[in-house]
Amino acid sequence: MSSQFPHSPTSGAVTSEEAVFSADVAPAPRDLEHELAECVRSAARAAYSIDLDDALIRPSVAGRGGDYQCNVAMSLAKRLGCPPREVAEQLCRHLDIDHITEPPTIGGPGFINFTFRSDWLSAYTSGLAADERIGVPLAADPRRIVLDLSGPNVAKEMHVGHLRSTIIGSALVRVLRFVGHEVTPQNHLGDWGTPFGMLLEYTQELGWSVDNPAPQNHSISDLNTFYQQARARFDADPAFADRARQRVVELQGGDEATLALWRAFITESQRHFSQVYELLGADLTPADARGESFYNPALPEVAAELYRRGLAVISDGALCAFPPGFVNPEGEPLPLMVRKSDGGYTYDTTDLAAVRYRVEEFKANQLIYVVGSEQRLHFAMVFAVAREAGWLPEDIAAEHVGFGMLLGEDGKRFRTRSGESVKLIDLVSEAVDRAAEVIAQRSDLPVAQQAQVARQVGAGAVKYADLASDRERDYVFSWQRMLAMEGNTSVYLQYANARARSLLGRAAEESETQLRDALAAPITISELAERALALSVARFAPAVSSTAATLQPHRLCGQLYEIATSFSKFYESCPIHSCADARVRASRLRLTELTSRTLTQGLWLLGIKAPERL
RNA sequence: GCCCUCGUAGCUCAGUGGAUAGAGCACCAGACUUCUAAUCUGAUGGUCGCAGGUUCGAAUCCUGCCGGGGGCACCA
Repeated sequence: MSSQFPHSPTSGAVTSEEAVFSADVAPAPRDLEHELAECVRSAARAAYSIDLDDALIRPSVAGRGGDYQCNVAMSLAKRLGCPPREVAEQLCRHLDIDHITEPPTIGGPGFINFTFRSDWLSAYTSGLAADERIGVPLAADPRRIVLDLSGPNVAKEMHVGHLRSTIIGSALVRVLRFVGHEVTPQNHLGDWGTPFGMLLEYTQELGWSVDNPAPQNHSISDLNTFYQQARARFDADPAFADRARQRVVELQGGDEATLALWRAFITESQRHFSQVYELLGADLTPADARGESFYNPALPEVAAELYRRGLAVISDGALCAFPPGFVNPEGEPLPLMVRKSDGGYTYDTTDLAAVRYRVEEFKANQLIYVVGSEQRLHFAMVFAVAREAGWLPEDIAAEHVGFGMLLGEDGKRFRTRSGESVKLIDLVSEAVDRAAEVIAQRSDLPVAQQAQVARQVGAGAVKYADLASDRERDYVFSWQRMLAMEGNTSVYLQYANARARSLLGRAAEESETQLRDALAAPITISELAERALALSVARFAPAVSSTAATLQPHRLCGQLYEIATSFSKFYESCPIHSCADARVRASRLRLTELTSRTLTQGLWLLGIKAPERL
């Protein structure tokens, strides 16, 4: 895992993880809402002897004037039995806030409007600029989290169906680590189930064997084709289907001939996964992979224990747990199938074993599963049974972080079984190619560097498109949208950052010394565009905290986009190099450096590179 | 049938019980001899699926309905 800080500030401060956790670092600036909320709480205590649990501080509605508003007067009015405007006035009289804001104003039925004093906001922004974490606090309750993500199937090429879990999961790993949690990613490879039986049976029919392990002469895309053919046989030929199921039993029973072939598939597949992760910029390595096979030895034990304790019973020949509250279409209890009637195990059992392992071996106190929303019922049942069994104690959180399905542009489900899916490697390659075209047209970078930037822009576009909207929603797969190079896209953020770096680079060319002095100078906010930019950057920290708390990366995307738009406006209206006033120039340079650092850090948290130049 | 989820501008999407619901794309009109125009400025564009309810206040919470998607016993 690389450092949590992608980019050393030009100020010369050395970024390192140790620095973050050492005690002699100045405390990070508290976030703006907390500052205001604290004042309002004090006022409520002084005026009414009331302890507010929420001071209802919100960013102001645009055009209403003010930076933040307090909505608490209306809710207090009823409790106190007097008009909300009077409550607002009373609160204002007791507000000790003059050092932070201009005198608050009261609007509408009792909104209290706050506008930060320029000198205070200037000092606050300077504080952010001096803070390596840009104000992002460390979690008060650092947890040990095991996060399940990606989960591709061995012997199949990764396709768009693996995209979301990989991208969302990787981003969450980074965000959670950044706020101070200990996160263990787990790539739960599909290396053990019925599809595998199909493939083993089929390739054996083709003459592959232990002595002639053909996979050495085949690439992953051959395996993919074989898998599709095997699937067709499986669906069409019941006898083949039975033999394939039997293969799974042999595999799970440890049959050496079957295992040998299986291992060859794994090796080939790992190579392919690493290639895709590299291209995508996901930090997953083979060390993070524990496939379904890993849990195989534990499966009989899991089944036996559930049976012994009466938590699972034989039903239609299969061993099933029936957690309360789950019913099938007939209204009968719905089983979690612990062992099939043919003796094989399904992912129900594997996931139970994984829960147990993650709690016992990793000592996790939170489990996160970044898996498609269609698995909601499955995880609800797994968690329910694991709780019953005591493998998942009440004080350990387990959360299924679901995400919407992939839809085709016709709005229909993106089918993968028939083999019509887009390969992930092709997807990213095309994104990179398209980025390269634009770069070739616009960039004056040397050709060698263009290729690298194209990879960063192309992969970023694919990832950002996925991360920028609420993961719960279905996701329409669209080349055009994924690869759009304008609007709310990663390249817009990268472009804004490159412009910022360009300003700093130019300043450095003129005088390294002056730049260094500028980056230590106080930030002074006077122009509207400076003010808007400072506020945007100040809201980076709450956006990160909120993303970590809700596991919704689109919140961070939204804030980064706001920062980038604020910066673009600032860039247009606040010239730096033609600015005669040296102090203003220094302030703007430092604000630019802070912005760039924030964008770079934010993109890094999303797993997206921020090139110096485009 | 039951459960989950979504429904906001032509399209793609934000929106933490709070004021006149916001962006991007597309379309239209402007701004490059000027720090990277992959940019910026402006205009157009809304029965927040429908109907009730709770509330001083609802896109947001509750109920019902309509519509889309998903899930519901030996695939994962």
